[in-house]
Amino acid sequence: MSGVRVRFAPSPTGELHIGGARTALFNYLFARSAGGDLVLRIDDTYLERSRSDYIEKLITSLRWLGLEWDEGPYYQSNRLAEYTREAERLLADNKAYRCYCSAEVLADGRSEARQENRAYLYPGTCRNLNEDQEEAFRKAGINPVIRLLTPDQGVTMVQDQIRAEVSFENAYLDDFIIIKSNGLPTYNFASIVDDLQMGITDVIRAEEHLSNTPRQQLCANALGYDLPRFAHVPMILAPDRSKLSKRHGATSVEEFYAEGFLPEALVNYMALLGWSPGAGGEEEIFTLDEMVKRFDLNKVTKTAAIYDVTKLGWMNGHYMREYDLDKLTEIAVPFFEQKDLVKSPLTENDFNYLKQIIATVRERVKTLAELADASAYFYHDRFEYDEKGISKHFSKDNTADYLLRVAEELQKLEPYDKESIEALYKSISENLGVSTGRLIHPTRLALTGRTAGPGLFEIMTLLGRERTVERLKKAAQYILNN
RNA sequence: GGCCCCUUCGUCUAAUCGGUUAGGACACCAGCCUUUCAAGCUGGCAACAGGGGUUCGAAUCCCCUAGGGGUCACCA
Repeated sequence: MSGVRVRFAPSPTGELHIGGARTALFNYLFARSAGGDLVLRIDDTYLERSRSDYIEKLITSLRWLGLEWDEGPYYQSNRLAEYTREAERLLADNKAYRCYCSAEVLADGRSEARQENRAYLYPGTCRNLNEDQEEAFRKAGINPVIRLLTPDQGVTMVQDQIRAEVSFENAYLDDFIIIKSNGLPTYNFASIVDDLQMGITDVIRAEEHLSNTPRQQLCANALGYDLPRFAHVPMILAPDRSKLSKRHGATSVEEFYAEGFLPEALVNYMALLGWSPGAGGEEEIFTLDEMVKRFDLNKVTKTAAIYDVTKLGWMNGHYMREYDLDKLTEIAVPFFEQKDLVKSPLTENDFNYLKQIIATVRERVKTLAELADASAYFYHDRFEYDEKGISKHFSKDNTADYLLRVAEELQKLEPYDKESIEALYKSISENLGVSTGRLIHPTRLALTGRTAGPGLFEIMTLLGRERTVERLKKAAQYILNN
């Protein structure tokens, strides 16, 4: 075994969106390609905003995407004692200290710094308090925070797997808080303590954490642990290049599911956002297993990517067309149900019928939701005739007569199948001295209400003789009445 | 504003250590196929942010500028 251990550590303050999902995916690909383990950890120390239903949704989303983890979920809220213990150790070693400064004083300092156009750095007011002073603060009922004692000089170097060496001047890093006055750890502390204690070898996360990394390294050093390797993957941006957020372009995995995207397509698309197999490789369609084989952190881009729904749509359509028909039908059922087209459980006959519909309709749609929409007329005739279609195909002379003629002949047709119907249309049009299109177009409009769709004779076969004839007569009637 | 990261077609990206007509995919346009719409096939349009260096030669190395993003919380 490689000994590689990575983690995906979301905070349950919202639904998993494409950015987080891609981070999970890269961790998964890295772990699998190295023969290592993936740990799922829930960073839920932000009590006010963490919600348990988000945790469930998150797990559902990860499973749906097919990203199985090996350990966890672990919860930071169950590990509070560890953070306290590690912080006490630092206190005992004089590598951290209690700070009694009030929020107001800190806020004043910050606004002052802002006015002077410089970054605020905690001035170290409480660095060297003596016992008496601390005792006095305690008596006054002030709950202290714990701050890490950080070096004032020198450089903290982050070795990033994707960005090489990134150095930060310690002078710009202040004594930041590791334990809040309510006793809970801050993110930077809890995160690195967990990574260290859990033996994480590679921390793969979004670039927004790069600036926090030196702080975490300082914690690790003070605590006396070896550093994990770091890799900061580029962000995914909204179409206007701004940060993706819940209310700004960030579609959640659940929404993708609800819109009828296939997990294989979404995973494939996400992988290509910031990664490509490179080296002349021009294929873009990969199964998860193929991605595992080819994944390489060195091939991850440095540039933030804007995600483009159009390409995802194309890819989803591609997957739908290639998908095993039985499987596709199974996962499509809820979408048909939602539109009241079928009711589960389906009988074998119903399932097979649905299968035939999907086989032909999937050629021209991009999502499962569209698939159901585009199939509606196979289940009922409560549709309006397309307006342009009416003026184009219903308004010519004799159309009603033609439709009635076709209906009449169809009733006698034996056998009622694609080939015979096609032959019939040919002979009728010859007989009438008109082009087949003159018959075909109004027929399609009569049967589906639309001007576009699967091959007409296929539709007629699937609809069956009875419904076909009925709809033709209905359309003829409609034309005569208007 | 300080600090950090980034910059190839509209979008996602390729081009191992400097030498390519700068390649592919989506989108778009055209043609083919065809009963329609898709799909498919063929072709087309389209990029090295700008400026300086280094070099025989730079998308590739260095510097500057500009632009974008991130981060500076008792959020994660």
